[in-house]
Amino acid sequence: MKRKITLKQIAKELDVSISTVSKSLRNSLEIGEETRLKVQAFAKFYNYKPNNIALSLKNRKTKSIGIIIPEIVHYFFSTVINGIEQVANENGYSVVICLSDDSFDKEVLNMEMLANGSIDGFIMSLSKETQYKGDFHHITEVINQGMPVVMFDRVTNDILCDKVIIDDKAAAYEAVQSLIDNGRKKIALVTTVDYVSVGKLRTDGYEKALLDNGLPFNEDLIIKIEDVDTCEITISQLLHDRAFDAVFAVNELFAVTIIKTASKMGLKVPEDLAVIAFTDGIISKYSTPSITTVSQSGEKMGNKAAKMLIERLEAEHVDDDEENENYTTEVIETHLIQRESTD
Amino acid sequence: MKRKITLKQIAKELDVSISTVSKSLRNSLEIGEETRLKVQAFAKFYNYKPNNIALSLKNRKTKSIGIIIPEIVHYFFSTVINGIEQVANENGYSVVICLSDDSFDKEVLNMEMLANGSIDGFIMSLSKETQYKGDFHHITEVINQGMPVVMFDRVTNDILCDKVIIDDKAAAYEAVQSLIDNGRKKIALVTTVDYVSVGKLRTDGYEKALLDNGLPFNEDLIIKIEDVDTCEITISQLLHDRAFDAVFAVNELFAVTIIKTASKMGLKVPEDLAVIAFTDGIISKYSTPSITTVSQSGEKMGNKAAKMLIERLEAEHVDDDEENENYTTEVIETHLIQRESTD
DNA sequence: TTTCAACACTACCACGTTTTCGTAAACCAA
DNA sequence: TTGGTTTACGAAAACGTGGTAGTGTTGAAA
Repeated sequence: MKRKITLKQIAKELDVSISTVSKSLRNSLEIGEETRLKVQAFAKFYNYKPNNIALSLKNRKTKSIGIIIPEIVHYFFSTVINGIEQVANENGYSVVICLSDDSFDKEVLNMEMLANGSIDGFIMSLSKETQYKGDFHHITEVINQGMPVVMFDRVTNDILCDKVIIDDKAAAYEAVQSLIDNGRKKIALVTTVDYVSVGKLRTDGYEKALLDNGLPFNEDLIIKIEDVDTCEITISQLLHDRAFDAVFAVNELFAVTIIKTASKMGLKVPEDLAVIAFTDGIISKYSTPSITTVSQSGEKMGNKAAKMLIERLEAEHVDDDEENENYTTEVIETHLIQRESTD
Repeated sequence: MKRKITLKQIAKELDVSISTVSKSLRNSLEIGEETRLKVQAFAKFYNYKPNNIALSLKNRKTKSIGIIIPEIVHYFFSTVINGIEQVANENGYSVVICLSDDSFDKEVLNMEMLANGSIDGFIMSLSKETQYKGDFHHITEVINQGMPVVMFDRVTNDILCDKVIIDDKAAAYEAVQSLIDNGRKKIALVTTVDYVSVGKLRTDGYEKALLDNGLPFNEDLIIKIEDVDTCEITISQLLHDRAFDAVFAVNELFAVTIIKTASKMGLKVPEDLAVIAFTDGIISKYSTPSITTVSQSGEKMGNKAAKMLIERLEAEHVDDDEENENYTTEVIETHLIQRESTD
């Protein structure tokens, strides 16, 4: 078990100074060829690699970016990570991931932990609790310290920073419109509780689509679900009354539960009940029937978010004083993926 | 935009030495109460937090662990990460994630990148390509440098280190046995190509269960699939011939594809065809019919792996010279989750 | 012989922290 | 006053790196 070799050890071994070694390895012309080659050979033999920590300390750059997301066991979020990681890796960055578990405290803790030098910038999606509380001091603080933050998907207007989102409202509108186009009249919306920003926006799109088509906007058809487990009961009741002939669910878990419930009750999808879900994921694809979804390319979001962050990081390098904080909000386009749950 | 404050700045501001500040903040009795409180108040006001990078350099500990997995958009792996993250966080560690994309080169690159001081230890699952090549020099190298490695799920006997696995053979045996118990005679095995270690083991368990029950082991019933896309064609052909009445699939993607194919052909699951899948995931749960699976608790694996790594990290602290490398291999228990795809 | 440039390398500083050692001042006992 | 102890703090090294500035030697031109 040999510890990693350092410049100092090489220097000692070859009886030259540390700086000579350093310069030799960087091929500086200051160093004579003989010495240079000797050092390089030695370094290669002992597999010298500069210590990242020391470099980070010196350069005040860690070349790693922090990701904070509510949970990782979630198709959408893992695709986003995938997207971030791709771009990060291409640019020589590593990725540090922390999970907030949808808890405000954990989000704050994780941010503080990473903000103390561990990373160069953040990419994050807000936890439910944070959105509920509306307390973003931990984020502003980080930003004030000059650490760039890019938010995605679950964002807030209360924070000025780069953002990557999809046009939730427009996408919801499109989905509901397609249901209407297929002759559906009573379209239910199955959504989460309001404080999750995206839930609100999708509801808005749903409402607008109905009104634009002269259909009544009926509060009773908006089913707010906090917990997936309660979904089945609520749904079966409404299905029993045949209260609707189509469902727009804000996520695929709701959608698949609805389909399963409907099937149990002898209803046919899509004949008796058409279903569209937000967030294209693995469940929709493999459900029976497979579910028509609004694609929400997590990978693209991740790509974009990483690009924005890295651009800002490298730009900062150049002009440090000039505070040109022209934050942008990037909108990733969505489209409907037609599958078996709609006709 | 104020940069984070440092000890030096505090020292300068209060006109004391850096050491005085450091000691005051650590509540050293060496420092007089007046000075101590003054420093503490000042530090609190400016929200001083020690710089992690500097601490890492000093302590030769980064308090972060590196995870290298083939892909993240994969239910099993994300549950493992979840498990790792839980334990890591509890013990004050962060988690750095790199994806090998099932590529040998990326795996090597990522390891080298992280090994240069960025992390204290690795938790990893081998990429397919690495298993195929059988080249593990990058891992031995890291281990030789004194950096602990814990492997999980896709492991190799060629490396001496701590491991967390499930008893793939026994689990496969149990699954196949349960099919036999239900009166199935012609049980097909749908598996991946051999070089993925777990695929081999599961095949062994399958074979043993058949032989132990006096059933013929028929090579024709072992269907090796490299790509999910080709799965459907292969399967439909065999289903057409009614070559088997039960399927044991080594992952849930295969299983759900088989079920879908069978349904299309008018076969009923489980009446005409019973299906069991390895790797309990989200698809199995929400498939129609839902799929009986061998649970493979990724979370538990992650927990265990993290525990083992951290234990070793903290232990190393104590006895540095004494090389007590009593590596252990932890076996996580599995059990069958009965669902609708079997009777 | 002096001067000056080129060469080959070394010294030193900074990054932020902790820790060991040192020491000045104050106090006390003899 | 002397010697010794305590109190309260400071200086400096160390972790590993990289850049700037500096130093000493050599050889050649003036």
